[in-house]
Amino acid sequence: MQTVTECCAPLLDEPLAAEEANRLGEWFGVLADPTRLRLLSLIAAAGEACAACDLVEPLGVSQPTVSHHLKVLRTAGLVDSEKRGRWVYYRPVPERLAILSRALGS
Amino acid sequence: MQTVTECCAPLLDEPLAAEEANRLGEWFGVLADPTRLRLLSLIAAAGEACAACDLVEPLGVSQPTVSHHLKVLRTAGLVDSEKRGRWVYYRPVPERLAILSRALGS
DNA sequence: ACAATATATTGACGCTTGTCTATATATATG
DNA sequence: CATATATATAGACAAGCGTCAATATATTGT
Repeated sequence: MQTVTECCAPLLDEPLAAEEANRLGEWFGVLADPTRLRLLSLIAAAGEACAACDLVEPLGVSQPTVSHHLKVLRTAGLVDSEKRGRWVYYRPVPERLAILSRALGS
Repeated sequence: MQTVTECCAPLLDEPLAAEEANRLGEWFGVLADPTRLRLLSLIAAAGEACAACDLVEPLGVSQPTVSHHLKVLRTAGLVDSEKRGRWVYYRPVPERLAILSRALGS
């Protein structure tokens, strides 16, 4: 999972090189889990969200599971986090999703 | 994996319902494998491709593996297939990718 | 009918992943 | 300082997935 801002010509235009396919596959893998999609969606809709306060209860999974998924999202660069006191606040990084959106063609 | 043409308001606009998240997650799961991405990309770039003729050799995986992935792509509605004689030809269904692209926001 | 070829299916194997409980770490408050 | 609370980590477990070799099915050509 690298830190790049651009990746991969649109899927449908030209054959993906093996390495690009690996990178894209990793990113889509991050989006391939319903719990992670709901986390990302909750964070984005709220603009900013605190892990325990806002995210554990509505998802119906345990706190460590939420923590795990937030780490995956953060590592993928899809969310940003900032610690304020006892809490960690998460914010979306929509540019990252835009890269994937573009790779899908439109 | 249902046959719908529309799905899911943009991820970032409002919290995803559990069921929508499941559906989106399945779709992104189909795109989460490098071999599948390359298959889709090869098919789309060529406009049409025959499984053994065009797809087995450039990917460097076995014929059953290609067959398996093509089935996954077809079940997801991302490619169409047509049997002509001994061969099966595959074509992209870009509208499906467009749905996912829109779900990612842009 | 037979041989050759394209594709699909089966069953097995190892690896990854999502989840949990238990525990550790950090920060605020009494 | 002690307690409560927010978050992260470790370890375990089951389920799913990608791959392959072997085999089955289908279609063409001789």
